Amino acid sequence: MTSTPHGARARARIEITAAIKEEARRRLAEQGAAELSLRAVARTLGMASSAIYRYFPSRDDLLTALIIDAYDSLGETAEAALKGSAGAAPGERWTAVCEAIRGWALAHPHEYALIYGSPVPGYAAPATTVPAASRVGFALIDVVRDAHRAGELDVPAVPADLEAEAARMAADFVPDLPPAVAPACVAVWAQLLGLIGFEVFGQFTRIVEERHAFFRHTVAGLARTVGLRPADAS
Amino acid sequence: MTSTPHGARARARIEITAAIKEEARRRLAEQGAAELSLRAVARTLGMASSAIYRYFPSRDDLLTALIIDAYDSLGETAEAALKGSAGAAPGERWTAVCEAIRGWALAHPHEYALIYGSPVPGYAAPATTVPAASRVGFALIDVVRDAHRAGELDVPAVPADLEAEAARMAADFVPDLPPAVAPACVAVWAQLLGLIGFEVFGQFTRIVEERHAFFRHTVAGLARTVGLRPADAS
DNA sequence: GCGATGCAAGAGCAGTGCTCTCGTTTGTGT
DNA sequence: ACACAAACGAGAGCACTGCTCTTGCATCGC
Repeated sequence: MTSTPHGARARARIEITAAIKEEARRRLAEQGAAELSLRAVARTLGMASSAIYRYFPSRDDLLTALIIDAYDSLGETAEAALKGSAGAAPGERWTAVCEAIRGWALAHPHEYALIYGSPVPGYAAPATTVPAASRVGFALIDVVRDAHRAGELDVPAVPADLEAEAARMAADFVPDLPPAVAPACVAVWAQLLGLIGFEVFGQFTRIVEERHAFFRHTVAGLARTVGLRPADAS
Repeated sequence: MTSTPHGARARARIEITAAIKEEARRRLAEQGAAELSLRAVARTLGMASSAIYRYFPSRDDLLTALIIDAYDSLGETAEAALKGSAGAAPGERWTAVCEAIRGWALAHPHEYALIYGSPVPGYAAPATTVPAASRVGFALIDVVRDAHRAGELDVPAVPADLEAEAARMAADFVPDLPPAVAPACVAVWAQLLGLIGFEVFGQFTRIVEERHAFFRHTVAGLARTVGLRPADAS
């Protein structure tokens, strides 16, 4: 019955594990994933570099842990914006959630690069990241669901060659919504994160200056794509 | 007057430079930027690792050269699709260019990651990459310009707080088009590359199956966002 | 022909991820 | 209470990296 790890040993283990992650996250935030060194983390923690491997079997495993944390942090931010805008019109909630996501990305560029940038190692993200990764998408979907319940959702059209795919998508993660909105949700999700990525990764340098206004306007267009009626008359 | 590099010396120099880039590009294509090692390139080229530094002062400089090449390769692909669809309806040209970009990205995932993924080193892309990087965007703009000349462009609306920005954008790179289309072009450009990035980087795993049909449908929606009338009745 | 320059090679530095071994500490079953 | 097993920390070491410096050689302009 060691499944319940009582004892000071186990307590120390989770404490040290947390300390390693914390220090790694600090270095990640200010240097980026490529410069994250296990030895450097061990050094500032006052332990031998080989000791780290008792807690994370490889550098990639540490990165995976940080990836999950980043997904969760972003997901929490999105969900907080969702809760904070409860009761407002769907169009306003949409921009609230989108702006929260953008704000997190701008505040945590390296974390954002870690989860939505190019996959660092030989990619193939472990399946353990899926639940944390889907929180953002579900926050966006919640706004759409809200609008649908209020009868304020203009269900988009779907071409014939996508009907089966739309049905499959809807059955997988929005069984309570019309199938036609599923592809639109996925598309808008990808476009939104791609848009934010461009801003975070500096592609807008010397191209977009009024980035906040530009983002609001673009996000209103995305809202229309999923069938929402955006708040501001853009 | 050594601006015209005559002599066998200079000829050997550009040949070796090209050989280094070629071998580096090969390794990049099959391993990714993170695994690209100067020593490995030198090894397979039969030269000492220190000799590489006569041609590229640092690893980042080699990467920058590869970045420019990737931008140019993608830009050429987009421009070829533009020329190949000359005469067709704007909506069809739009999907042709978009599909060409997507095809290139799927065929060269590591190159795509290099230019549109997270910036590898301490980012801040050198100004020398700008001309090559803008070719894709201009290919997309050309379709819009084509539609505008044919009187088939539905100029989108722009909110008041973006009017000045739209005018500045338009003056910078589309002085012959109505200012209101400039922000839409930039937004659609970012969203398109973001969408492709999600597919290339594996974010669509277990989410989108019929990726080609999904892409075509989404791209038709992007066309509408810039004021084009898409070809297929989606 | 002769200096000046460009170039290749080797050694070397500091750093990395990761493995292995060796005592030591801690927890557990008898 | 004792003994055994598991977990642990530290150190040495391997193979690798980007990059620098020095040394000798080939090439170029004059």
